[in-house]
Amino acid sequence: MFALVDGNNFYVSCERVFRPALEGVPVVVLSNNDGCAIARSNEAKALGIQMGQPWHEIRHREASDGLVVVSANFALYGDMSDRMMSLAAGLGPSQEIYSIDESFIGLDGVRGDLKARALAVRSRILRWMGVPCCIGIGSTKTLAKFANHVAKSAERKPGSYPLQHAQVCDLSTLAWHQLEELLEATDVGEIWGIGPRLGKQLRKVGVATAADLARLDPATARARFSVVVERTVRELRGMACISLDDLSQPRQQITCTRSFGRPVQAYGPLVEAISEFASRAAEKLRAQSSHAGHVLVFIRTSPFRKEPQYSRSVTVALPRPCADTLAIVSTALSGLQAIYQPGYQLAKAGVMLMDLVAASHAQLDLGLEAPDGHRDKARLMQALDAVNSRWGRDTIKVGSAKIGSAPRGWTMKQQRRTPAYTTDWSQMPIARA
DNA sequence: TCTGGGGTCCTAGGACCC
DNA sequence: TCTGGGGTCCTAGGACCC
Repeated sequence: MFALVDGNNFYVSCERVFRPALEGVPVVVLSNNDGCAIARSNEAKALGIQMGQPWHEIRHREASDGLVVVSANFALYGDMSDRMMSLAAGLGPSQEIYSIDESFIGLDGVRGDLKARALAVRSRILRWMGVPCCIGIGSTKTLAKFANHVAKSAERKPGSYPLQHAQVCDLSTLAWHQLEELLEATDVGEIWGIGPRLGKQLRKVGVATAADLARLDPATARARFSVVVERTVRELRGMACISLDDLSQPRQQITCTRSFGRPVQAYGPLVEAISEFASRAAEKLRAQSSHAGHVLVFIRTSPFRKEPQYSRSVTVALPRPCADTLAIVSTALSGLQAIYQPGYQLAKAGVMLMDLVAASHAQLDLGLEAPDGHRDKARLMQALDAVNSRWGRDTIKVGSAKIGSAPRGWTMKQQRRTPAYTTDWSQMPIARA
């Protein structure tokens, strides 16, 4: 048995904890560069504002509908997330943190009334943090996700599902025909794993609702679609195919990418951007004690603009697996040199670290003690991380001799509200309710 | 004028081997 | 004149997730 605990409109809810005046008001949180909406309050959803909708399309709503817009503050959301996860963990013996605002809880061995227990955890998260959440319970992860969808929809859109399922929905106590009614009322595209493409293909062959999908023959699902769809069908029928990932495994790939506030053509600013992305990625790499084998660099124009398009990527092997910022930056820059073509309005670039292995493992691969030079580098990187963590990002960063006085053309455009955030829990209204 | 930043897994097809 | 079949590994690209 699984539960899924999911913060409602998480980023907006985090903002509201510190700015109670945003309560009851349509609010959206904007991405980096204030490019598009990445979180919406219920009031903003009611205005018809879509996830990912560009800011320029909705800005007139500030005047016409009292829409309030805030720039994203990911440091804040990360801290709030840690706190929510530790409270959610009280629901059962195991936990998989699935995203910044969601975690699956394994409920095996938990006795008593699951729904009552979930309601208690929900109200604790609300009282101790001020963040509302919904909890779905089901015999598989896909059903727990579905239950969560029902819990959220029943609360936000009266009439979509029976009101008794609002906030906490426990499917484990329902008879099959009751579950089937809920699936019947659900578009196939709402099911976890069925995105826009698959949804379209499924509807084309008459699979329109989640109930239709559950009734599909698994072998047919595999033959006509894929093993992913087959697994989803089985999960909807209550056969668990996806297990809880509770040993938070290190990432297999680390990415740092950003859209530019303004298009970039010149090489210099790209060198500066790629150096920064590579440094940031190397930092994340060391934080999880891994070494990388390959570095991928990409640059691209904006697919939204009617201009000559250019999109290239290249993967370059590091001389040997490492977590050394200097080696990773210079490898990334050699990749950039290989793919750069002048004359394009580049909108986005990024660096990915691939072929990650545990740092200890990487040393074993050498078959000998790391030479002194490598140990010195490791100590240098440790010092770099320590200083930057103590005094703030970019206190020490890698310079590139090639840049000189590069124009700062790629700099992000000024955000509406520069988040000035420190982790000060004493400011949290802890016992609000 | 203005369209995020991360991740995962699966599949198809080519290269290569015997 | 006739030109196999099966396995593995790798990579690129697609689809999905939040």
